[in-house]
Amino acid sequence: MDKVIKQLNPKDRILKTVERLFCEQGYLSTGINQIIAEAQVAKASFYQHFSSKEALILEYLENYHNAFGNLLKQLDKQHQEPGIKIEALFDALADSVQKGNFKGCIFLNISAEFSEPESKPRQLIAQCKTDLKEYTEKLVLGALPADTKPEVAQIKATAVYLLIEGALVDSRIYHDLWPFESGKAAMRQLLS
Amino acid sequence: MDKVIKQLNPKDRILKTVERLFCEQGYLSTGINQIIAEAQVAKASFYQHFSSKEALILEYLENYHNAFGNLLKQLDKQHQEPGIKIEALFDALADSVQKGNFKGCIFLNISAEFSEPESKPRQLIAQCKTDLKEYTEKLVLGALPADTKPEVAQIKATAVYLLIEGALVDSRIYHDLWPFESGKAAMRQLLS
DNA sequence: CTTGACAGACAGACTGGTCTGTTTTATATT
DNA sequence: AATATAAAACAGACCAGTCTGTCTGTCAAG
Repeated sequence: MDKVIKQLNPKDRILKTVERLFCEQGYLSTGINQIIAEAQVAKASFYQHFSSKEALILEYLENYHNAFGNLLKQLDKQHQEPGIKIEALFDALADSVQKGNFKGCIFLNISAEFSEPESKPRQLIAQCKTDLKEYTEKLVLGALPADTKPEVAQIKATAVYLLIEGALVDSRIYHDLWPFESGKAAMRQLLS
Repeated sequence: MDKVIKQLNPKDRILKTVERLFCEQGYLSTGINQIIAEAQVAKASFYQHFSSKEALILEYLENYHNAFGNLLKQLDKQHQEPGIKIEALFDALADSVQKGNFKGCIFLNISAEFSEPESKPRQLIAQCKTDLKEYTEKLVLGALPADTKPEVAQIKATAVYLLIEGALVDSRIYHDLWPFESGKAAMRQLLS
């Protein structure tokens, strides 16, 4: 097992480790000492790569933001019809929540740990959410019948985004996937 | 100011103080020392009333749960038509979010600070959410046209609840009330 | 004279972060 | 190919401060 993790360089070992720890325990409950212990990295090495714990989470969030952007792009390529793409988006999010043991949305969880709205982590998280919102709304607007009134279309588009947000939070609260199933059913209602 | 707060007994001073602090800073970031300092209570007095910090948040959550239940009951009394009641529910939640300086839903925030799903705080929070869900669904089912198919009605009822959850989270993320406005517009779409 | 609140020292563990000094690793030059 | 050198990672002691929780002893009111 040592060998497996030690194939990566120290910095990547740290990032790989916090990917798990921040998801499982959150940011505040995860200490530097635990991180370096599980990443099998010396403390001095940690501070050679990250100037502080906050710098670490910022880099972690940026990586996550990129990965999420790539996921959306990849998802977008795999299908053609907007309606199918939305279904795929719901499925992908539900899948990731399930694989993450129903911890919900890491962005939302971490955002809740920072009280200052203008802090960099929260600004970054807001950007991620805006990306998701714009992508979702673009898909919904494309999937609606052409004769839909613009005002109604916009309402429905934002509604689907809010359904996703609700599903993300509540899948954590209830430790279950029903919010995604219900959200998907509601999305279909709105699109029909 | 001292006199104002000292009109309450120590225990209530503590509860009143954490009501503010847990909302502003969250649970983990709020230490016992800060609590007793701002409540103007001796540490020994604190531990005479609460066996631990966790016991404190449990009592706090229980109080909050009751208050929330009362809010729903009061809201229910104020109007007759289910449709109006739902509007009032959105307005009340939006109002409380705005008054709380866009901290979002305290239940959701605190839930994010506990990683163990089976912990008592999270169980209590899940109960609060179930109350809200059942109340919302009851109203929606009552507000829908009588000829609505039961399956469709149930989908729409849960959808409105998810819209509320999404609005609660995103009002914090975006520090704005638009999620409630959008959620309400979507809710009207679903009910029409 | 009992009860509850007071102040505040104290314990022990943990926090993020710094620092010293050693060992490994990789590159560059002979 | 062997050696010199520089960079990076190592272990872990250490610092100042914070955390929850305990304890001792005083004081005031009913």
